[in-house]
Amino acid sequence: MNIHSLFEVWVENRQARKERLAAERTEQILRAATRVFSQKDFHEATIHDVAREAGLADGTIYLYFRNKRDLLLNVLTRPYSALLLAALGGAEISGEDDRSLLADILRRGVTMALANVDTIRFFMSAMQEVDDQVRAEAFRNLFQVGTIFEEYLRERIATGAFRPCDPVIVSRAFFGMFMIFILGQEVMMGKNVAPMPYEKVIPEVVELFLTGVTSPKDPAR
Amino acid sequence: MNIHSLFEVWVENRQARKERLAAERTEQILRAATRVFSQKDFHEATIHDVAREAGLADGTIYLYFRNKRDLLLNVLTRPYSALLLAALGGAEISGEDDRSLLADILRRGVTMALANVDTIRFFMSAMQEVDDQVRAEAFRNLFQVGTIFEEYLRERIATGAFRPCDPVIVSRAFFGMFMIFILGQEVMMGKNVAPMPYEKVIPEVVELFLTGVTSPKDPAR
Amino acid sequence: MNIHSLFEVWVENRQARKERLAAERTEQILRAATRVFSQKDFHEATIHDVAREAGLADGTIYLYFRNKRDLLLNVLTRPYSALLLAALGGAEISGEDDRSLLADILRRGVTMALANVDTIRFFMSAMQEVDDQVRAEAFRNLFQVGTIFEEYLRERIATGAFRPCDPVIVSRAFFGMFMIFILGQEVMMGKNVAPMPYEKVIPEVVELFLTGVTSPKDPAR
Amino acid sequence: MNIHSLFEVWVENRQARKERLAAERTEQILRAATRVFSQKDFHEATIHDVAREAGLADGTIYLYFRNKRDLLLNVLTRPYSALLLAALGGAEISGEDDRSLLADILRRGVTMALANVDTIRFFMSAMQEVDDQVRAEAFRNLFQVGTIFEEYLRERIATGAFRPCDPVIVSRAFFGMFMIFILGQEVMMGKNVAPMPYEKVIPEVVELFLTGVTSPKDPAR
DNA sequence: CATGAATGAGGATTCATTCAT
DNA sequence: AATGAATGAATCCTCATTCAT
Repeated sequence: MNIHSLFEVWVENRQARKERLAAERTEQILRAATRVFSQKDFHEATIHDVAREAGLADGTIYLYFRNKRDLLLNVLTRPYSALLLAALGGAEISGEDDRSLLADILRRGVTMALANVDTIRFFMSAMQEVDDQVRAEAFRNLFQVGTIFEEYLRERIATGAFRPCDPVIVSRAFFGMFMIFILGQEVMMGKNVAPMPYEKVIPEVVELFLTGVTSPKDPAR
Repeated sequence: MNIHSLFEVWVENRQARKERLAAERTEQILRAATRVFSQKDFHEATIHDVAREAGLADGTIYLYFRNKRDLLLNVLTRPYSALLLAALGGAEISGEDDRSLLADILRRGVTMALANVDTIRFFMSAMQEVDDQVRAEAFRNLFQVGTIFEEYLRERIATGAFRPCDPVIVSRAFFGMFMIFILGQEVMMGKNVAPMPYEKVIPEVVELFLTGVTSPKDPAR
Repeated sequence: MNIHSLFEVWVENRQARKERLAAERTEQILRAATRVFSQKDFHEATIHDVAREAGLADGTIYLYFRNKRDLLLNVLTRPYSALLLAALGGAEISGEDDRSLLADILRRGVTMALANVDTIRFFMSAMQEVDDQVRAEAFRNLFQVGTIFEEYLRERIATGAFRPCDPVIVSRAFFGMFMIFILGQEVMMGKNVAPMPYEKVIPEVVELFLTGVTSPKDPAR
Repeated sequence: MNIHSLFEVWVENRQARKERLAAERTEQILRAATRVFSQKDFHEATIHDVAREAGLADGTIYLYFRNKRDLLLNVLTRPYSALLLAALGGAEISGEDDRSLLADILRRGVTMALANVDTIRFFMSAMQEVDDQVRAEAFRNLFQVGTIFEEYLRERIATGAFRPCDPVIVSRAFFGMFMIFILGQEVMMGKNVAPMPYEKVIPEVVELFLTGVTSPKDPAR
């Protein structure tokens, strides 16, 4: 290795180091912004709030984001699905019988949702601020999580355990059955309302999902 | 009837008339505010916008609402359920077999939702702005609509057509199965994404609700 | 005069009064802005400065002008020629012999210029800020003053006292001969330089204008 | 020559080299600043603009100039007269008859002015920014050019071709006669106004300068 | 010497709210 | 009761300047 290639390595390192630092700052700001935006509405949160939360000066934000809106867009289109999956605890779907499995998934979902009510609220309110494209991008990220469940459905249908149905629709419907309680009880009503306890909700939802409402004895079946 | 009581009647009329006019003005402003807030975000909509939409001067708004936030609160806690029910076209639940009936309800729901995407978005984003109490009040208004469906469930369970289950939970779950598509496809993603067509979604959801996913041949059943 | 026409008069008065008040405010702000812009550079003068000078709140400025630049444009395109003419003391051009008359005009011009050095500086520096159109408009206002002098030239040419020449060009050239001293000595150099005294400059300029530099004895004449 | 003196020479060279490099950097920055300031107004031009134009980093500017204002001062007090003279093409004043000579000077002046409208505008607007002293210094540099013309006047007066007059005043007046058209038509009005064509202006100005406006037949002469 | 990331003071502008008419 | 002109607090963003590398 001669002096020239050493120099090149050094240049590369400098360059790489710079990029790494910039990426870290960006990440640092995004984390702070997510925290701030989760607590105050976008319009009520000030750049100063974000800067303070990030431990930076106001002006520094603008070295990494064109403006406040741009910052919001970047917060919204971060790969949340990864975070969600992580939060869902790997969410490996396997093993147990369907009833336990589905209940397990829902229980993890509830836990995660409860821990992130602020963020969910932020997402919902921020949607208003941005254009269709960003909204779609953000939402696609979220729906990503659903694909794992679709896979599970496909397998169960293939083995004949589940009847033929559209896995995408059914997967989302399952998600909806559960999400309505999160939205209604946690995101919307807060602590002011006696909610349905999840120990009751989860079995009902699982049963509904597996067997529907129709009575087994129903001749129309 | 002497002159005194005539005077009293007149006073009463004056009083009543005054109150009626005030109520009308209040209603006029609330309607305007709802329209404006549905199109712009709360923070982007100005009092001036609302006043213009209502055909009044800026200052007049403050004769009927303490401040901008108070106006929002009143918009949010208007009896929306009445409007929803009206929009659902009476939503008398009766007659047909369950499959057609449920599909019919969903179809009406889709129609109404599509016609009010702006308002739904407004509701979602406004939730962030207000405190738990107002949020709860607003949401209770919405859930009100659900009671009709709960009633229907109770009847079907009583007749033995549906298996025993918690009507409140199941009612909401049904609502959620459907609402997730409205939220995902209309409110969030806008026109940027090829959505699941509702002609496909509705039968799947109805079937899921009635019979679940489990294969009829499944021995575990 | 019946009650209806009385009402109409009243409405007109209200309307007219409002417009008069608005015009007065506009004028008040323009005066303040002219003063402020004459002392600080456009970019150094703040809206707050202008508002304070006008005895108004910052926000009030924006009720009458779209933004700071718009304020500048309006200051620049005010009918300055009227002010100039007034300042030139009517500038009726008549009576005396040409030498005295021209000297008189120049003397008045010097007086006015000395009293308005700040404004002249402001004009020169502001020109940079605005687009061609506004600049042209502003300058046309100034050149307006020149037309009176052009008229005088035409008359003198007609009587044969002056030789045939283009009155517009010669008028401007005369203005330039004098203005260069104002610009150089007052606007640019300020009090740091021993200037040519105007008692010497004026006769020289008048003589140059009337007879040129060529020696009367020059045979080439 | 021993090793010590060799070292001293080397040190001197180092020193000299350093100074030369510093002077070059200074010059490089001044050139860049002149270009930038000619296109944007002083307040609209940023240090970053200048640095980019000079191919340097922002911070580097501050190694050679105390601050932005200091940079402006140095731009303004560069020896522009040298540049102007160069641009005037040597401007050797000789040979031809007076009419052709003066017309020639004016034609060169027009050409130069047209090529430097941006710079002239910059000068005019920058004058507002700086104190009397700098302004005087800058203007003295410009008037420097006039001395050549004064010399020419003195010679012609001495030969009796021109009548006795103050060469400084007359020189400046001549400059003013011409400059007013440059200022009015190029610097101020831009392309929005039908200007006096210079082919007409120049002969008129020359004639005015040489013979004045008075009719040769005027008995009052 | 040179760099350019970080700083934070400063200013244009908006808009909820008040109050004299 | 209704008006809308006036207010001024609040906030986004720019950019001259500094300083660690």
